[in-house]
Amino acid sequence: MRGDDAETHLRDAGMSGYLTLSVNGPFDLALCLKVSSSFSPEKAEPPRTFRCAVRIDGFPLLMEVRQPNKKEPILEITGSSSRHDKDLKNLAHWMLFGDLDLKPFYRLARGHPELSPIIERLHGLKPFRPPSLFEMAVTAITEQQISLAAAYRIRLRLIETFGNRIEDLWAFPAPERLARASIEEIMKCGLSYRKATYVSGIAGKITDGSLDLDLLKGMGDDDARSFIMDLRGFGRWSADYILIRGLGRMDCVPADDLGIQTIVGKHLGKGSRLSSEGVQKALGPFKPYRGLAAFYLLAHSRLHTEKK
DNA sequence: TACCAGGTAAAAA
DNA sequence: TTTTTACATGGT
Repeated sequence: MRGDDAETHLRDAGMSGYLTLSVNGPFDLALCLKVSSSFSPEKAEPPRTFRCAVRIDGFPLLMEVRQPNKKEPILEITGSSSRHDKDLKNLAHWMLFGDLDLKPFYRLARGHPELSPIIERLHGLKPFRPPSLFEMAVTAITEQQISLAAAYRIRLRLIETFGNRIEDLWAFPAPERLARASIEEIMKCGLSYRKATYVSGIAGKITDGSLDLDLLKGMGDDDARSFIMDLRGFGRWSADYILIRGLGRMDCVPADDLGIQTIVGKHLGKGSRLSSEGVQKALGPFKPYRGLAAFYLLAHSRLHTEKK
């Protein structure tokens, strides 16, 4: 689908080598990191570089991405192994939304009384995509019904029990690892019996080859949504959540989402929480960037609201 | 201490 | 067919 449009330069063989990746500008990595860490219950300072333990061909490795000049959408990528340079670069491109062009969204939102000041303050902001759709799917399950903070703690236990440690980070568990874990072991991380069976089920299907979540990347929004909803444990909310966060479909919004209903109501409604239909209607003017518009509202509220 | 938090499938009506 | 219910943890 996406070509190898950016030039790769391996500046140096070995440890000090890095790859360069040109992404669609405007892009402000420091701002993205700031917003990303504002969504985490941890109250640490935002990191200065993007660091993530990822898995390539099942092999865990550390990815580090820097943006030397905030005005230039050119990134430097380092991996803990140079064996998979090409894949590492493709993955960084995926995770950091190298293909996303914010300019049409900015043109659409410019002049809007609520969005206009927000896009100015958040110029160059893109979300991050998780490294794999399996991780995204499990994340969606953990976040069903309970608070994000509770889900975060549960996910941490899953990762520390079944994942792979690289330096100070953890690569998310491979599907094969969760597939061979017992329901009881998964439940020990804090998932309900039902949720543990959902996680086990999807991990098992991926492991035995009967499910390939990467097929979603080639589907239209509606087909992808139906595909996800056919999986046990994934309803409408989870499907839309995976579409916007995991696949980066910028027009998708989980309109049943409590957080979305609140934030959209606050900025585009009368101040109070909206219904699912109300959310769709209020975001209408931002089509085909309704999900991105909602993300900007959320990011703005996280960044510019006091954390107690 | 209760109650709610970025839902879902299964049971009951 | 539509409406209720059980469920996990963490913050307030």
